[in-house]
Amino acid sequence: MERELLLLGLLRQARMYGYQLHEFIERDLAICTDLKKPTAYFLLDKMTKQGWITQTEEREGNRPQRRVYQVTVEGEQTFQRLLRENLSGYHMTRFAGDVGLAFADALPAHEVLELLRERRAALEADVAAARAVPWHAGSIQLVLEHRIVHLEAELRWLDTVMHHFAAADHNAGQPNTEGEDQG
Amino acid sequence: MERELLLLGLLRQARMYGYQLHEFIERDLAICTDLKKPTAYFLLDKMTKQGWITQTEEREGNRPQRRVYQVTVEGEQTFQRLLRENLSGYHMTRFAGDVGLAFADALPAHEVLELLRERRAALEADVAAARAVPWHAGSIQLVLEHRIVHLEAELRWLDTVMHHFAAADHNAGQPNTEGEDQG
DNA sequence: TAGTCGTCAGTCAATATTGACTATTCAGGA
DNA sequence: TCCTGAATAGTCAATATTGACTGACGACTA
Repeated sequence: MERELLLLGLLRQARMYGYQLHEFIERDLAICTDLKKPTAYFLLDKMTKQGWITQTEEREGNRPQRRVYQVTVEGEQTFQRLLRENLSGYHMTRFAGDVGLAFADALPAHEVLELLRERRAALEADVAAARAVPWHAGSIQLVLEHRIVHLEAELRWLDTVMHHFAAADHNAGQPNTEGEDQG
Repeated sequence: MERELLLLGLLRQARMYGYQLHEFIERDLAICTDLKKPTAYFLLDKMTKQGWITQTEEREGNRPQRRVYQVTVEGEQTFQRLLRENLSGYHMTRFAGDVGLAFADALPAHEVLELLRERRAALEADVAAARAVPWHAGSIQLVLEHRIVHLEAELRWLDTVMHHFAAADHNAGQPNTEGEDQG
């Protein structure tokens, strides 16, 4: 329910129409979520059926009609519930990059090392980008700091992994210690 | 494509039928992925259409007929490509728990602190569980170590966040520094 | 006064994912 | 023999997600 929580959290700060919502998510919340536009509309309709929000047709000047979304009392209660659930629980995270690592034996150590060097460069670019993000107000800043802390830990860990493969590559000359297979 | 990579990686080590595959994923690879059974079958069919694997009906003794999956030459090539892509790129991770944090202003600091204490306990249990997992062979061990490193970093970070809210709570008595709102 | 570029607002068909279910065989007991 | 529970193998309807598309308006321009 993180996506519902996110939408409720935004809408309770201010009633909004779809485009505003989408802009805000893309611009300020891309770190937390990757909610796409059609998914957002899908969830908004679902939440309307649940009675958590209402939709009102509006028109400003001559612009096309807009649908304004705002949370109901029910919605606010749901928001509080979802927020408490989210804060109190730990949500296990999985790393897409681990799948490749799990099968790294399939390639010679020196090639893995080379590929991980590319990964490391991408990671470093991400760290730099995260550090360059301007200061945000309120709790969002915590999320940014989380991201930076995490990326730095990733970088340190990746270095130990690369050491591992560098050592394996060094040993690859010796006939007794193999980390490879020929599928 | 991590899921495809995962399935190819397993099947190229040994041809398997569905149940074996599923058992292995649940037992040994739950750290990397949360691939569910119907998704696995869906992907296996798709990969068959792509020509990456073949399906063969087999029967052992009197047991129900089984469908054995094995990778083709095409499949092996695809595996190598996906593996290289996975290893060389960095895959941005998002944390479900951050959404709640982003809206933590909606609750009084002392309640956030209380909720985060629960989160911390769950996280600590996870660290303990990860440390207790028996030693695995090969590269899977790397993934386990990644998990432990990550969880420990999370724990440290969560402590700083809790300090933040503890300080905010301490200041809540003073009339000039508010971090709350009354929705 | 029609063309077309960028912004705004939303939809739709296709794809991906999953909870809940079906069905077969075996082992053991009643 | 019939019944029950566990292991085996897989399907299906419902839900969730997304890439690609539609269309309306305002400003500029030629």
